[in-house]
Amino acid sequence: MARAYDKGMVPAVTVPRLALYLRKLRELQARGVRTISSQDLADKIDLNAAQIRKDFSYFGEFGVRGVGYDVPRLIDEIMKSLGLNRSWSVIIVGAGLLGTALARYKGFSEQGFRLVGMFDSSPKVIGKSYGPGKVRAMSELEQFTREEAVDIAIITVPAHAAQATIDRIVAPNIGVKAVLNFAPVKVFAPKDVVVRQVDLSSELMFLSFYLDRE
Amino acid sequence: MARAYDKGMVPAVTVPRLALYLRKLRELQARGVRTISSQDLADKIDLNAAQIRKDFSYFGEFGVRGVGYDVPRLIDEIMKSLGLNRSWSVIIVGAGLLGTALARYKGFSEQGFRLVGMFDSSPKVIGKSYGPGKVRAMSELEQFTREEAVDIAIITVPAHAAQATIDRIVAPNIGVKAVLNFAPVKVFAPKDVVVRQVDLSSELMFLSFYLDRE
DNA sequence: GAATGTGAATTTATTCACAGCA
DNA sequence: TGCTGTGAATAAATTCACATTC
Repeated sequence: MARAYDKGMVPAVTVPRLALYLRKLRELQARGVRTISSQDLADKIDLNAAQIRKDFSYFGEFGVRGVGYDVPRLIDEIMKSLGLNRSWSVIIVGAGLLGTALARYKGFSEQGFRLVGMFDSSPKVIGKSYGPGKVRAMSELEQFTREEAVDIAIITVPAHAAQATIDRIVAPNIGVKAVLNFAPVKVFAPKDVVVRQVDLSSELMFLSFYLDRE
Repeated sequence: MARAYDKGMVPAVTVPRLALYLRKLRELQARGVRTISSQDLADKIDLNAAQIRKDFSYFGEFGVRGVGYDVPRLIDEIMKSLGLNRSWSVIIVGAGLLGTALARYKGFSEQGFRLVGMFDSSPKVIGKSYGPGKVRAMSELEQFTREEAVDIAIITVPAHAAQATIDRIVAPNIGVKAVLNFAPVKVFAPKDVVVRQVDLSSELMFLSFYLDRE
């Protein structure tokens, strides 16, 4: 499944850009565009063309000089590069407002992220179903992961519970290796676990900073 | 309201870190910590101490040599730097799953972001209330902004509608100057409008990339 | 002729390392 | 002595510019 190049050589900032390219390329493909140059793509997403070519170059040589990139081929290559040519199983821990909204969000399953379960410690929500996610008790987590491999955990618990939840999720008997944390705290995890933080109030503060000029 | 330094001199990457420092400092303050050194703070959030000191240095000299930083003072300075010593009015455009979940989310109002309205074009949701946000028809947007100044728009409409929605929101008669876009498309706005993109499926793809090693 | 792929140059961000102050 | 504030050094990311290929 892994590819020939070394992932460690790919700058971390390149990865979200690949997702951006992928989206635009799919849109182009849907409109019947078969070939695109780095310059045309750059114009469409307001980026430098050399940036795009360099980003691709970490993964191989996908283009044709004098011509450009074949759109379907490029989509396929980016999907392979991002590990999207397979399905990943996801659990959501925390069935509050955000967790349940995410459970019913279509965008994830469209990209091959399969929600296999939800967990919460509150009896009020245990047993309820949100989209494909039936809420189980936190106490069932270990048993559940013995029967179903879980690749990714989305954490939507309150801030004060986030670190303890993550400690539990990444414990060897559960073995989750990737965490998307929506709790507004910086969390720690072992080096072999990828953690990505989404922080909504931090995003608003970013806007506030740039709004606050005279 | 604006401060003495030039915002253009502050690296964009510093701004989200300020939000991070702020959160940790508030937690420390709640635990009764009065003073902290850059090194202690760095240890707590897994960052380099010089990074923290340099970030602060863009805004002034808040520390005391040989001692460290006074926690309440530093909180106050960061809040001023981020423009959080005032309240910002926010509208949510798109009353779907995510929009309604955000409307009821407490974290925003705690930071001084005041939800003043929600808008949607679907008759199914117009008139409903979610937390502090009553959903109005999109057609009322112009009238509404004539009566109530709106600083920030959170966009939670479907991807295909995002650019048109943003074009409307930033039009001179509405005058929104900051946009937090949850729609999974890169959107364009005039240079004087700050746009911040939150892309959930891109975050999952990031995890997928690092998961996909042998 | 046109557009890729990539070393080199540049710009931006991080970290070092230390002078200077409490 | 201890820790800040910051120039200088380093590292990382972006952009240029051009040789190379179709």
